[in-house]
Amino acid sequence: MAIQAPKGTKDVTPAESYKWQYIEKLAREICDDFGYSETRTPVIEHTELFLRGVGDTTDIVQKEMYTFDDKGGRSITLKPEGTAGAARMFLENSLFNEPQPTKMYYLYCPVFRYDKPQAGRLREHHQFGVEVYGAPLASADAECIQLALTLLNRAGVKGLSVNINSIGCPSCRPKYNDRLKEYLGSNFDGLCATCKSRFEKNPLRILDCKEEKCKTICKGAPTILDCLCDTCAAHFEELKACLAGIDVEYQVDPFIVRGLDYYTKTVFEIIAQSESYSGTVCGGGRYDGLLEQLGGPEMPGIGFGMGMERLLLIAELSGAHFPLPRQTEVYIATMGEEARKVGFTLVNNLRVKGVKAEFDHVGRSFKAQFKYANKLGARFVAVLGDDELDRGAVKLKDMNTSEEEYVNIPALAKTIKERLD
RNA sequence: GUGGGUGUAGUUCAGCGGCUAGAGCGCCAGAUUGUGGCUCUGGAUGUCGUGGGUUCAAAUCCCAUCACCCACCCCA
Repeated sequence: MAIQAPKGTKDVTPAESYKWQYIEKLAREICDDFGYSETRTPVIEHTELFLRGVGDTTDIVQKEMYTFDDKGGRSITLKPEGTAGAARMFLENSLFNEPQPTKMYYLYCPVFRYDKPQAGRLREHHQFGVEVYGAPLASADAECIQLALTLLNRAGVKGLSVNINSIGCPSCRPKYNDRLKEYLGSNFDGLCATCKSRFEKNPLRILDCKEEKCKTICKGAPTILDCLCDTCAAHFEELKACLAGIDVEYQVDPFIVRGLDYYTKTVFEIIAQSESYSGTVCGGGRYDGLLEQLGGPEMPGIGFGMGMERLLLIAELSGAHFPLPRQTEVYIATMGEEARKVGFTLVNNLRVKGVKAEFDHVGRSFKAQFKYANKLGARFVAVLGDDELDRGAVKLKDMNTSEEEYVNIPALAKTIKERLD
């Protein structure tokens, strides 16, 4: 093959797009029920947005962004996540002047990260996510988690678990950072190179390191939950109460820190586990300081991102069934030139009346048209030959029962609809 | 960024120094010149990933390269 799709990208073929459309329809319906409206933002943003929003100590920004200079010399980045762009959109359109909260979602949002691809991890993937601004209460956090769970459940994903944590706010995290640095400092030489560089700027991320030696050191580290200020501790308790109130089972995992620096207070991950798969499908949290950090007003935010390719993969591995697309209702099989002309007019008339009708564009033999109709799963075949032309009718064959009957051409659409019910 | 595996027909794969490179599935056609599914028969499709090397002889061995898959890291 001459040209292949770039590494880490994936085509959706016409035969499988119905699965995507099904998930997208579910997501839209659920968001509508929950009162979220769709937003669409550009695939490219100024690199500056992610440096300030996502955080320049994160792996995403340090080594995974698709960044380039455009012809005007501006540094442009393909978005590596959905929140920063949504926040920029919120500020640029002065949505903070509207009554709050602002509840929005994005769907099939392309996200780019330069990383080694493998199952469920692509360089270009698509996210479904929600963003809520102007809602300080923990019930909003619980609502987001519930929205994500509702979609995952309705998509048929099995083996879900919700893990939550709080990573504090600017008033309590510095204290925790000091305690953490005090603890880690005494083991500094044992840390990996990356963690040594994280030590000054963002020691919290060291807890997230998967290097064995760092993990061992982190085991005895003080946890942030012991250091939360009264506000953050109360928020976390409120979240737990809200989740309990809607029967959402959860686990507290004090080691979740997330890969993005903008998070404050609540962070959460939804993990899917099956025999053949185990991984995060959904991750999110609260980012009360983000808008301010981007030059906007002081206004809280919360949201999550969900990888759609992963969702689809895990749903299928869970044995989920997606409703099949509508099959061809009638195939017009013709014999001879005159019948072809009449047949093409007929197929268009049927479509106008809302019948899913199909017609031969290949020049197959009459017999082959039948075979093809069968392959399409057509419920009926309307036969049009010299006999039928003389009678002004088609011979309509029910492909399930093999029964045939003559139907006058003007009555065909109506007859097919009746038979289908 | 680190480590492992695999590249042969549309697809899943067999062949692992030696005859004209094969099979299942799929595709096309015929058996049935006005009728599908099942069956039978026939057919088409390959720069054996790419480039180089070893050899009388390479899909097969060696080197390089590219792509894909997997694990780690990270993440959705």
